Amino acid sequence: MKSPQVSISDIARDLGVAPSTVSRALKNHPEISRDTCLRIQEYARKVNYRPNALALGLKQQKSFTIGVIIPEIVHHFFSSVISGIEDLAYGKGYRVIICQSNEDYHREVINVEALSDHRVDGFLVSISKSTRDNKHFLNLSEQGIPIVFMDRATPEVDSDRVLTNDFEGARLVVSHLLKRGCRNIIHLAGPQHLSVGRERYLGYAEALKEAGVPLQDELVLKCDTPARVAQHSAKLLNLATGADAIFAVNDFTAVAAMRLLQDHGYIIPDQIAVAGFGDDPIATVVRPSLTTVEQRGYDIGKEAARILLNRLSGETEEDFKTKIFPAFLKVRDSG
Amino acid sequence: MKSPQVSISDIARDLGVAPSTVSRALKNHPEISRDTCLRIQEYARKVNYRPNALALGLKQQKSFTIGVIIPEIVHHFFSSVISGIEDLAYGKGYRVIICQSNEDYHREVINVEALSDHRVDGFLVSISKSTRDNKHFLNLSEQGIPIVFMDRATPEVDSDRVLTNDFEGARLVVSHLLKRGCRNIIHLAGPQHLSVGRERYLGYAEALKEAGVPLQDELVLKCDTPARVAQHSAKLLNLATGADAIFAVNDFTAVAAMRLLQDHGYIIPDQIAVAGFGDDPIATVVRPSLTTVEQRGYDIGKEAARILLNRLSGETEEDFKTKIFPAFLKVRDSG
DNA sequence: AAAACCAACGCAAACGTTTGCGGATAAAAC
DNA sequence: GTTTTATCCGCAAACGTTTGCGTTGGTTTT
Repeated sequence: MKSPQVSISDIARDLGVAPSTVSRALKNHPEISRDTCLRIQEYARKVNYRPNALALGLKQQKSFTIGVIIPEIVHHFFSSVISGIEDLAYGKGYRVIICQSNEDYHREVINVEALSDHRVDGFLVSISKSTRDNKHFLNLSEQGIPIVFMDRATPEVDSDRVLTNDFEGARLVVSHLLKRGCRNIIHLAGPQHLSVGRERYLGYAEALKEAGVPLQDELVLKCDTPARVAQHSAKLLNLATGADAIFAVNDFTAVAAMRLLQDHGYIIPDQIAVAGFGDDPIATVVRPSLTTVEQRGYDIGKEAARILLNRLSGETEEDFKTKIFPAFLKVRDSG
Repeated sequence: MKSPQVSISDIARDLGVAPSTVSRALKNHPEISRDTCLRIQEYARKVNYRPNALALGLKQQKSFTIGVIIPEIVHHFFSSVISGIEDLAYGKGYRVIICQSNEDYHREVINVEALSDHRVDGFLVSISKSTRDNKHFLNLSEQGIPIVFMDRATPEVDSDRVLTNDFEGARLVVSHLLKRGCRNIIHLAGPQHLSVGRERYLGYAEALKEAGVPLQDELVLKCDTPARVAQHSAKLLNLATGADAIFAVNDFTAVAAMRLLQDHGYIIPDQIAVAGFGDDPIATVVRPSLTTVEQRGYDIGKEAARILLNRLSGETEEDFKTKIFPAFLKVRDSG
């Protein structure tokens, strides 16, 4: 029953040639005769020879593997990102190792080390919320291992980035709410040390400014998960009495807020409008359906992988670039 | 800027000892003196030595990596499974390489080969819907590489399995619908060559039998995605006129059906009840909230990884086992 | 017929580890 | 003062590849 993997040496022994000949024959090296090539290739197929990627990686100092670190795979946005990465990478002969940080800094560091141990050729990273120190990423840069940040980036590390136009997306959706007549718009904000949270807040502020509506600091609440909505429910309900709209930094927080308000008798969007960010599938399924901003995870992943692979193949030698995907407003029933 | 990874030989050279001494010192081998051990370990830490997992894997014929093949990562169930796998595997020093088959047989085969090339120590698999031929899995078995199937299994391959009690779950939810007074229950069924689809259908049939309600073949529709719901919308709407409930093989299909009916004026659950399977987050967010069956992806993933790692460590030598997680009915507002 | 050449293949080192075995030094036993 | 024993360490092979260079034969030049 056990038939272990066959190696090049096995083939060489069976066919009475040298391992080097087998190696060359398998890649149609011109210095091997047509006959020998065919004979070896046929035999290799027969015994189902498969090259050992570990040995190959060791020899060539290149593992043809890229490491991905994301906060949480269960979020639709991130799983879309992964799909994009995989579709591109696998097409070019690269494998992908995925790690989750679970929004935990320490785990993120562990992940970097583990992937580094496996000699991944490059990194695709979405930084965890709790990460304040970026030394682990700087280390990689020093070693010449390329990183491309996706969606969540830090200015501390000089590298490529692929982002959504968070600022513009937030500005668009808040402008929309203002045009609808809303004047007291609550913002459920994300962490301000990450570009995502910061830019969306700034877009919110810009929209208000453009409309000549003063920014009220007390309407900005640091609250970016359903859990935090539950935690701050009293405060949020209190705020809501004087508000006519909510703009949340992501869709699940928006939906959680919507639920909370509905449970307390609010009619949405008549009494209070709600908007999110990301266009999660949840947005179309919730009632009323959620107004939000489209954020194309699949495309972001694919583009990030493309940039990384270009660097790895040495085609890109220029300075680091930041690719920003446009944000599109998705007006639905909630606001 | 470029400071390449340091190897054991580098340390040996710098410290004037042999590589073997360094190797042993790093793992506190008793034959190395306390002094040398400390000196080497300190230096290793200083230069940030990290073992090369490729070399290690090559030498020990063990990569400490497990391969995961799932249909689509964007489904909450599967991403939960992955989280469970990772949490267990990383804790025991194993890495995880994830591949998506996208429900495509050919891609599944490619994935098996790719992971096999990387000499993963074992496989965790949820079979793609379009897979009819299981030769690629049988090959692995022949080579003595352990597989644990999760959720979707095939009887053709002798291996460990971790499943939900699909039969019982379906029986429970259909019984519930019957108790509610429904008599003409449509079943949106999954593919019958996979245990999941088959068992859920059988549970549906069993519940009807127990209640003395005859099974009407024309009420069973092969339809297990929102896309298929859209595709079969006319037929479904036609069926619905004479039905009082729908039991769908999964939650997104249930929700899609619910939407379709609602768009055509149906009041749910008054005119027609709807139930799904899986307890996707979508179930709690949709209105009316969806009655469904809980299916613990995280636990399934964790258990599957546990079983696989036990086999890898040689602790398990017995026959293959099938672990079946109980199914719990989640009664909500839709039926 | 010696020199030069070419086609086809083998040798051996290298990638970074681990590990069995043997060797050196020094202390302990006789 | 020789032998034993223990302690500490180095040599070299091996894992599966790739690749520069060397080695065969045999064919073509002059």
